[in-house]
Amino acid sequence: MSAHRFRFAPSPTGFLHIGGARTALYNWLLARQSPEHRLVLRLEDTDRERSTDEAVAQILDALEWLELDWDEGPFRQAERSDRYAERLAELLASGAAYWDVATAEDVKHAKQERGDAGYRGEAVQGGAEGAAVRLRVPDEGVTVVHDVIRGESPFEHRLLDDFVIARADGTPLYNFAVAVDDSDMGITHVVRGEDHLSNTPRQLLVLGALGAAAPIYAHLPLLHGTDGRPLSKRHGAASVQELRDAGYLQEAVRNYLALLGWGYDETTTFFSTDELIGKFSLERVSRSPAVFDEQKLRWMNGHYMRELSPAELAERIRDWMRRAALPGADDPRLEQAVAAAREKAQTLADLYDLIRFAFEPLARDESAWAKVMSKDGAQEKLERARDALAGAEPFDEQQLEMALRRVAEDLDVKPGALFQPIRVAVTGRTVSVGIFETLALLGKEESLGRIDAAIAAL
RNA sequence: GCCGCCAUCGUCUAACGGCCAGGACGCGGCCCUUUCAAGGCUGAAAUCGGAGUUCGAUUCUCCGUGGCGGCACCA
Repeated sequence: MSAHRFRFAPSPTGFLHIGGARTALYNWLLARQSPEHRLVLRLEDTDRERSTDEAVAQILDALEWLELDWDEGPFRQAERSDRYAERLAELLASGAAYWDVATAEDVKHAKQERGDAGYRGEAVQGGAEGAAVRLRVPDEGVTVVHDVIRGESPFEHRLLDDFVIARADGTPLYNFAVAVDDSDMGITHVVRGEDHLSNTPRQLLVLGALGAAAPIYAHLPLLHGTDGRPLSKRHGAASVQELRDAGYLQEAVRNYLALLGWGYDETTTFFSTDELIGKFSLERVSRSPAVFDEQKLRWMNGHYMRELSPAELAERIRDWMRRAALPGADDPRLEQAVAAAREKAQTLADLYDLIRFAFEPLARDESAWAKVMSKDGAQEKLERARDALAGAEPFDEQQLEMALRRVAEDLDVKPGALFQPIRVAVTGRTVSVGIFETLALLGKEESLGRIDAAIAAL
């Protein structure tokens, strides 16, 4: 396989959009399919407002979390101004581009007179007041975008404006800068969002004027929220940083993102990274927009959590807890707690919610208390359980199960009827990990203390 | 307004022009059970509309409709 060069070009807003993450992932998978291939990271950061160093750092941090590395870069557009000026001068000298004083208003009026045809300006001397540089678009012919995913899309030249490629002060505009970079960096494949499809003929025109070869293009379908609108804050998580904070595992996010717009066969849902690299292909990417479904991501995340050993999972949640500054990250019981709760959680946040009773002061859920403690015999059950627990030695799951089941028999009640009040007494809620694990985690002293407090509060 | 892209269960998707349109999430039911889950079994659920090509169309062509994107001295 010959060497290809892919590129990923996020806009550093400090916010790695889920769609952008998927684009990065696809480029990364393609680049990793051959040791000869290279992935170039190019940052679109000439917008100084949004592209602070901190914003750039956040994008890089998000990519690192997803474990998407690159071979060259990051190249910042803002640092390549000399190169753009050089190429611009060439186009001006050859007549492929020209200075024009027309404003947006002027262009609008001119177009009204010409019907639907594109705007054509009048060249003036360079440096004229308010003049910007436009690329000369031929009146005849078409530019055809060849897209791996979509086939051919023709764009008639007569309908395209002579578009601005550099501002009055000579600074380059996106469609020009990106073409210069793709050419300089030897990019062979441009894989990006479908929102760029209409920009492609402009970039192709610049590339042609520069005498550069066109890369192979692939435009991915866009991502939407459940209401069919473009993904945004309103839909919950919209960035990979938010996904990380919500307690998703990197491998689950990666697997889910890969499947948003791509499918391998009739039945396969789970892919390891190596399988993804081996099986991914642009030809199988879907053409229609996909809806980001956090429900399915949650399900998939639960699957990945259960695939980790308790020790590995404890390591993951430890990092997550530290990031969120939650108590218990260094508690020796963490792994034991994780082992008891892993079947019940879909995210690290869920998992923490199930084990927090062991690391935080008791927080009573009043509705749970009212519902369970008002039942007949709650007090007797708690007292009998307390006595049985006091005699349990060692205070481990086996002993606790034997002791409590015996109490249930003596009381002639179903085990669940005995366990619920104990659960509420020691965790404050009706839902928790198994009752024996819960008590063992808490230890004899804390368990008895909490049960005593509950009896006293009845 | 102009240009372009897209169209299979609610959602993600699968189906050399040819088996009851398959799988997954979610939803319903059953089993298991210590609450909640997880797990197993199971049910309902889709080819946007209209022409055309063809023995045969989810698949190819055209029209319509709808959704989205682009038309900046933003990226």
